[in-house]
Amino acid sequence: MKIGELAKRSGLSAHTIRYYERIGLLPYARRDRSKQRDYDASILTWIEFLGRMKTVGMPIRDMRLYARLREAGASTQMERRALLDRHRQRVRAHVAELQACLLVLDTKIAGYGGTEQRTKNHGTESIRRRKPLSARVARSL
Amino acid sequence: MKIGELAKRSGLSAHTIRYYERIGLLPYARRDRSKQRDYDASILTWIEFLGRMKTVGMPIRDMRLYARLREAGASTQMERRALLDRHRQRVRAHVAELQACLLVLDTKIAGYGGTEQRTKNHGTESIRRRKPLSARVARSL
DNA sequence: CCTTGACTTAGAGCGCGCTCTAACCCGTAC
DNA sequence: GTACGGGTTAGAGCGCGCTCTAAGTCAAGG
Repeated sequence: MKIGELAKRSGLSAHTIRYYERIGLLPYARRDRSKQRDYDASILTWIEFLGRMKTVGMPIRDMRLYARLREAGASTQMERRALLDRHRQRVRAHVAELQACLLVLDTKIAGYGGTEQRTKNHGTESIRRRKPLSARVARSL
Repeated sequence: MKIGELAKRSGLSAHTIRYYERIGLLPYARRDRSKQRDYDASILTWIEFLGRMKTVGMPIRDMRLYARLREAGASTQMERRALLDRHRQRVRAHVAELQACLLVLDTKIAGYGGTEQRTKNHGTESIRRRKPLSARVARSL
């Protein structure tokens, strides 16, 4: 698979794929006779993993570290685990923070009253109907 | 209150406070006889709000819009509400995404097995103990 | 009077994560 | 053979959100 094909399949741009290789997020790909990168489908799994780590806000430098450890072999398993574990803690904390802010936001929005376009309570919400309160709450911004 | 004092109380640096004023996140503060900014304690409420919006990932340009609407008066209430509401949807979606990734991450970490430093399951977790699986899972990264 | 320290401004610089440009090289189809 | 649609490289540029620098003003304390 050449870079264009991989770009299509992975959702990354060819530019980004080359960039990731340069900075060590993707392994150096073998080149064909005309120096073009030739990828194995297995790279997609790795890119998917990178995408997830990106979603959860892991900085590139940590992903690079993980990638290096991975290439260093099985002896680095515990270190890799620890790396993921630390990040997991950060993400959990972040989610908790977001949820706390959402509660405040819900209250504030409720304070604006009116325009009751019922947004269905999907997920983590704890908004219970209340009187508009527009004078008091909306005024306190 | 002068800028240094506000910096201490708000947690922002004086640099950042001036920057926020420049870009329109904070209202233009009145200056005393020697041109120094003099703040009213009420600004802290607004800074707190900005901080929460920042936490939930609202881009500065949206906060600026909100600030402008706010200064434009009560006639913009519905628009402000809508702005917050739209952002709330985005945050909810983001939280859901994070939680989905956390599940995968939990599985992956469990796959590494060993080093059972019991991280207490606070919150959104669904990790149940399992056999190491190190050969299969750890190999699949 | 002079130092100290907090303030003022305009504007440069930074870290992150891409994103794009320029100039070039290949292989295939017509 | 030549046009085309890929690919290659090194490196510049960008949007975000600060963060800091330089050079200067001011007011209070010793």
